[in-house]
Amino acid sequence: MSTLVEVGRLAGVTPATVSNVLRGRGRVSDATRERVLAAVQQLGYRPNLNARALVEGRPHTIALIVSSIANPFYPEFALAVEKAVRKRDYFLLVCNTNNDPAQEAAYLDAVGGSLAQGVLVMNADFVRVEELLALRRRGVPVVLCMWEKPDEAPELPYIGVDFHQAGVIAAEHLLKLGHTRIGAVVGSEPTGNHIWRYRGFCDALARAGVPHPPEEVRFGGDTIDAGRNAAHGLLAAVPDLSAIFVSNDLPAIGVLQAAADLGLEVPSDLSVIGITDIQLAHQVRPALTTVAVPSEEAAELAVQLMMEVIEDGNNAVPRHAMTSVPQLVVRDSTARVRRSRN
Amino acid sequence: MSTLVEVGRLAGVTPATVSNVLRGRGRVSDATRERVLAAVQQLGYRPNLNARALVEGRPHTIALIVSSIANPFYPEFALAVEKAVRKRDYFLLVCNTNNDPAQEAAYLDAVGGSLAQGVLVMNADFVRVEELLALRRRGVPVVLCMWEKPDEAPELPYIGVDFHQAGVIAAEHLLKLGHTRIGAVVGSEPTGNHIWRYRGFCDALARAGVPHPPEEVRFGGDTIDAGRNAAHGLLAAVPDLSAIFVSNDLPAIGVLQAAADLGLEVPSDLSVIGITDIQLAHQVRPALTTVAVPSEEAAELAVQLMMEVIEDGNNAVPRHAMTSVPQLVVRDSTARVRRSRN
DNA sequence: ATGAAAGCGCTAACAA
DNA sequence: TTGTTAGCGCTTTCAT
Repeated sequence: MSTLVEVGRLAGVTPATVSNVLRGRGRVSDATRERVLAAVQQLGYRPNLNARALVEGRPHTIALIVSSIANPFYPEFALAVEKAVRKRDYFLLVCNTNNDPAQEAAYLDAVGGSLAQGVLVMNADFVRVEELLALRRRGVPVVLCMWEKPDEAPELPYIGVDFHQAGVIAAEHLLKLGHTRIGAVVGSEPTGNHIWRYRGFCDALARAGVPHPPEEVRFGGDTIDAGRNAAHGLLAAVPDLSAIFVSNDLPAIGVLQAAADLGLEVPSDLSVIGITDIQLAHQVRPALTTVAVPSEEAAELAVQLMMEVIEDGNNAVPRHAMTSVPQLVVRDSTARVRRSRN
Repeated sequence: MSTLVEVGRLAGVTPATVSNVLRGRGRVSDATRERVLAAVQQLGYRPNLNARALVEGRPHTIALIVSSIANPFYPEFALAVEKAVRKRDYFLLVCNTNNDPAQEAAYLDAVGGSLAQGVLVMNADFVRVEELLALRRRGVPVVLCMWEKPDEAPELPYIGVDFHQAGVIAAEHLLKLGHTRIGAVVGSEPTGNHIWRYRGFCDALARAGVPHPPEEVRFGGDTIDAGRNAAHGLLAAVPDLSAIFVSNDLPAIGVLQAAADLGLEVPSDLSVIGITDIQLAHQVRPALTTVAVPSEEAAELAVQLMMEVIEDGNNAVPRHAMTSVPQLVVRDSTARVRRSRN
């Protein structure tokens, strides 16, 4: 690992000149530039990014805090974030908290303000906004990716996604197919993250005059297994459902499995629709109809917002941005309702 | 962002003492320690990890280079690596090269030696060992995770996995079920990464005296789509296969889909077996029988090896370690052969 | 038990 | 056009 000084010595100049050559700042004669470049080449010199970060007061690194890589959506999103970050010549530090608050705290402590210049936080039920506010107060730029509760807007910059509308879109697709007995499987607690998706669904049903009694919804976790279990319970209690709205793709896939377990054909016996459009959605059979969330766009917007916050010194009023509206993606898990399946 | 100096000023001591308190080095009186800790608390002080890295000559960060997050195995592996790294109090910098050599080079340049103390490289067909050797020559510790070509051992530290044996195990499972017409779908080119898996398969068949003519194998990409296409071609050419060996889970899932496309029941009409045991393997229907690769162990070993390389100053003879042997995981995609399906 | 001083590798004034 | 100087925040001898 050679240093600027060594390069300078070899080229017969001072480190400052080498720095100027490398950064393209200041005026340097062509002859000097070439000698310097040759020396860099010869020594295989690479700048020490730590030293640079130290003197510049900030590293060219952004951290992304995700709660779990087990949920396949997060890697997909992380990839999108990484692209957006690289585009701006930053590096991405991926911090997996593994759903462990202690882990999360440890990361925030360590990463905020020194290892990374700012922290992007993926939404999740357990995000403790308090901690993030404290981090922000310490001067660390924080941006929430994909906030989905319009009624609880946090005092932090965030990217909003209209999940209420996603719920509406899903419900309207089912209604348009003639379904009137539609159950719901929600991948969070009733007060949890997915509540607005469910509200959108309920609102659309109400608007259409289609009843949706409380026994036709199940709340649970955001996993395939939870979705399968919920669907088993739901279908046992209300066997004549012709369609199930699911608040996320992962539990929707669980619902697909439950249908298979029960010998129900999807979509002829039962239609299933999810939200998000993760890769798995078109890899399972039958391929899942879903409402695609613009996650690439959300990633790009989040990074863009982060850059703005950084520019503005992190003191400006917290701002936010909305992604474009989610889009229906029709695949093979939904179909026109049949007269009756008994 | 407060500094050591500020903490010291508040506590009425010099930065050196604060450092001693925080790092638990040197002797400090209890009274002083408490005052310092109180000041730290009051200011919300967090050490600047860049400065620390600079003075210590190396950051507490390890980089992981992966080629693509599109392949779901990589995030799973990245998670395991992250755990192993965190256990040793390091941070993980995830670098996704997106299968782009330029990206990879950019990462290696930037990360090696300053942003990260060492570089873990996930295996892939395109890993250009030359670049990595150059990096190592520049003094950057490099460890290859999961090397699978025993005949082309690189001049770099690596973790080996016996994929030949994985192929053997898969083949023997099929043979034990009575299959004698077994096709193969390989998720790489004939000279590519998966070749030893296929050799293992072939060796086991040969040993059992079961013929495997060249027209019963298809080579292709390591994706679901490639697997499906390969299976379509294979089953069109050789319709009376009763089982297909696939060199990886992702294309194996594609084979499952091809079977569904053709109206073949798995496993009654056709048995399918993969290798790796990614999460998807038990999420698809029918759940995939596969040979599980000890990837958590590989991650742990890779990080451990990295630590050793770091300790030994990166100059010692490249060493390597092998994971334990892959294990058969029987699920629902394999069954005893039927007499005949026509 | 604590302080003083030097320096990690780099950048950014300012001088020459 | 190039060199000099100072300093980013921290750790680490070596004194006291």
